[in-house]
Amino acid sequence: MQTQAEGSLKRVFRDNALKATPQRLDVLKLLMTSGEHLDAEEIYKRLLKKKKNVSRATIYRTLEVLVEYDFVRKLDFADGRMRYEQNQNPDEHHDHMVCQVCGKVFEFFNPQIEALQEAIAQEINFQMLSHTMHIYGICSACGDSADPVA
Amino acid sequence: MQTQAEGSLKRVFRDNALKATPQRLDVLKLLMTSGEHLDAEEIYKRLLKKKKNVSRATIYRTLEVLVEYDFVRKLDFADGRMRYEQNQNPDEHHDHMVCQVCGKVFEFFNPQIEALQEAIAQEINFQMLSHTMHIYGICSACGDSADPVA
DNA sequence: AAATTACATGAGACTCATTATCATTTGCAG
DNA sequence: CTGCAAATGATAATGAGTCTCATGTAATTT
Ligand SMILES: [Mn+2]
Ligand SMILES: [Mn+2]
Ligand SMILES: [Zn+2]
Ligand SMILES: [Zn+2]
Repeated sequence: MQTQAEGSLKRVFRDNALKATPQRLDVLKLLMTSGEHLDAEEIYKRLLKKKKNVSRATIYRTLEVLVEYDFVRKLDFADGRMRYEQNQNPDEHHDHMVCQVCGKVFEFFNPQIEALQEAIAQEINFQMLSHTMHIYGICSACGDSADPVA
Repeated sequence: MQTQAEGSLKRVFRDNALKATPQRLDVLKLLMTSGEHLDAEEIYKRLLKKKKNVSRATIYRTLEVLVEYDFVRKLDFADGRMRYEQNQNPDEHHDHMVCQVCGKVFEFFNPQIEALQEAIAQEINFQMLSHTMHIYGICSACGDSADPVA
């Protein structure tokens, strides 16, 4: 059985003289099924645990092409390493809240904010290509309990 | 002549058993007068050019304490190094648009967006401590001309 | 004004995420 | 099947930022 994304990857790659290697499929499948916001090292470790044959260098190179072809989004939560998440629907996007206690990531999308961003850019004739919005703080679980994350 | 910020720094530092060294004053003054969003290396090079006596390690350590005491804000434009800007008024803040062609940074503040962010966090009982919002794209100067930045 | 001392600095070693190099392997078109 | 461009793996290199430690100095105390 082959997932939708895998088929899409093979097609897109073939059309661009790129190879659909097992490593690329493995990385993509991991991000698709986990649904998490993972860093390169975590992806590497999880694939090793699954007895997948892959190197760190390939992880980085693979993530680069997956981002380039819009299969994956690269996120910067300002803690020294990049995170990656699946990008099922490149037309949509969402922003993130990050709990600084437990590290949990919450996603949100607010059309009003999106519209305001567009308007602000317009005002100075700035052509917006992308934007990031990260809210940092303490999630409800960590805020409620004196013993967070437990 | 001594600037407002320098006096404030001396006072705050004295109250916290920290020393108002020439290096700290130099870094702060540079950020205050330039008004730019500079990375550590750029600050280092500019101070060297001014014949100021300072090391890279001290630049990093100094920026750390200046951020800690709210004299400076640390920014992450997701290009591999942190930027620093003066933080004259810690009560206010602003967000940034970054031109991916010329690197120029534009500042903005939108109270509606701020309010919406608060509301979104509230919805899931997330205690917002800080947030970043960066708009990336092409500035009017770079967009208009075929020969940008020129 | 000199002594004291805790904090700060400078030089350079070190860490760690990410990138580059290059010999070897492999996907896949023909 | 074969040929070969593209991809991988091992590992060296890079670069931002941090750490160590001997030395220096701001600020306080005599
Ligand atoms: Mn997400
Ligand atoms: Mn700014
Ligand atoms: Zn939490
Ligand atoms: Zn520009």
